[in-house]
Amino acid sequence: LSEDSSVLDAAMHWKVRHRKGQLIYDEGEPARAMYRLDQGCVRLQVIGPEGDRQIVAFLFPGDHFGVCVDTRTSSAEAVTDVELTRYALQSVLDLSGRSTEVTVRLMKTAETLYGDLAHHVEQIAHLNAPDRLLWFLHRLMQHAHLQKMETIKLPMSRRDIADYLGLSQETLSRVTRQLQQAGYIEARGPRSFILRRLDLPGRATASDQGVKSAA
Amino acid sequence: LSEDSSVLDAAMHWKVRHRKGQLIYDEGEPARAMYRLDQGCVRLQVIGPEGDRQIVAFLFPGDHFGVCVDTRTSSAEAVTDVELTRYALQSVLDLSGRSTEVTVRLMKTAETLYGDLAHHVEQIAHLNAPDRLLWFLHRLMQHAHLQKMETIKLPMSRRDIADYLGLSQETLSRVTRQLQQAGYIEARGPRSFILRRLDLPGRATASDQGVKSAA
DNA sequence: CGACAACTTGAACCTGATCAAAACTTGTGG
DNA sequence: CCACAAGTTTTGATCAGGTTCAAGTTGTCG
Repeated sequence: LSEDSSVLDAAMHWKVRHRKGQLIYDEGEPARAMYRLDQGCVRLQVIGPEGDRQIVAFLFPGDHFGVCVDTRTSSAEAVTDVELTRYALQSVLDLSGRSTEVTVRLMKTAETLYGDLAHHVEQIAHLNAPDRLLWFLHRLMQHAHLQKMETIKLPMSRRDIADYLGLSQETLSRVTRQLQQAGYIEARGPRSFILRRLDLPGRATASDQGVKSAA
Repeated sequence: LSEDSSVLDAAMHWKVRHRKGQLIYDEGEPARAMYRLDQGCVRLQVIGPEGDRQIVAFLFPGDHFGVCVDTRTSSAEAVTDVELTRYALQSVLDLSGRSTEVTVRLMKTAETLYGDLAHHVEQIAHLNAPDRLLWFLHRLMQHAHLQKMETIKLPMSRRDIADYLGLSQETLSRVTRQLQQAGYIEARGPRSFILRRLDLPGRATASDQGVKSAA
């Protein structure tokens, strides 16, 4: 599955691996390469002045990341053991000088990431805890690599999910239980879930009541 | 000041104007152009499923925006009357095929926007209301076009600021008063402020206490 | 000056954070 | 295979910060 034909493959590239938890690049570093994730899961994150971590994206096989010509604005870490294709930045730039297709591709990657983050902010700012978790699980489901199976295997820790959703670990834990009791999700082992009800609740719909009545 | 020489000026471009409050482009539209802001202030925003607005960026003269080759992932609206330079997308793409410099420039624009938003999420998720407002004012100060004057003239409404910081209007109003009483800011008319103390408080520093003691 | 929008203030409520402790995993070496 | 230690997740009780709703005030523009 990792052998997608990418327009970037004309650029200089090679495979690299990282262990679970390892830093791929750090915020503030000069960018020398960009990547495609072939296997595993990667998180993009920033660390606030007080040491608070905010995860801004989870990436899955097929996703490109680290598209950057200057200084890294976020750091990337391996959530699981990962396998990536690393493209030399200069080589990619040269290539984009010859083919508009490459330029377009790079920009689309950046756009997608930006659009996702924009909506991510919106969700964090306006959704309550249970809705955030549901929204997160639904987004995971939409990812191509998961569509076939109805059971979601989460590669990331609870801590990671909490830092992604802007919740404390404790609240995330409680909310998970509430959603189970309300029949939204069903546990299948410690990091696997089945989504039972696929309706994303509006702020004050029947579903909202369902969660509350379970509390 | 609006006549910066931009590498993009080799592309087809012309001036356009928009009235205060007008939509420049909407989320979901196909992108046909990108822009440089010459005069005024623009906001980028998304609207959530329940109608909640989240402002993801404020833009000022000299900033480029709308760099997009596909579908708009956020909408852009004029905060004040604005004057912009509109660049035809196709023309910019052609240009980037000839000069890597243009490509690099476009990517840098996108990167900056992404980095800002990443930190924006972090602030919203981890800072309390007074600190968010201070952070916002400090960021405004850093903007080149304001550096000379010590009085900050805010072009946007309270509502806009609240929607940017993920606060309710009411909380923003209260917090503004508290910061004034604590000597952080001083009002100079309804939309103008002077920043008195330039120390950005860590989560639990003296400054934090200062705010609290005023409450 | 009047009407409408923007902004402020007040009081009650409620969600999610915090701190502390218990339960559960995971990995390691005997 | 079990025991132990380190890490992760859960649970409980308490509390504070921010939202909400409603009414007041100020500002702006005809």
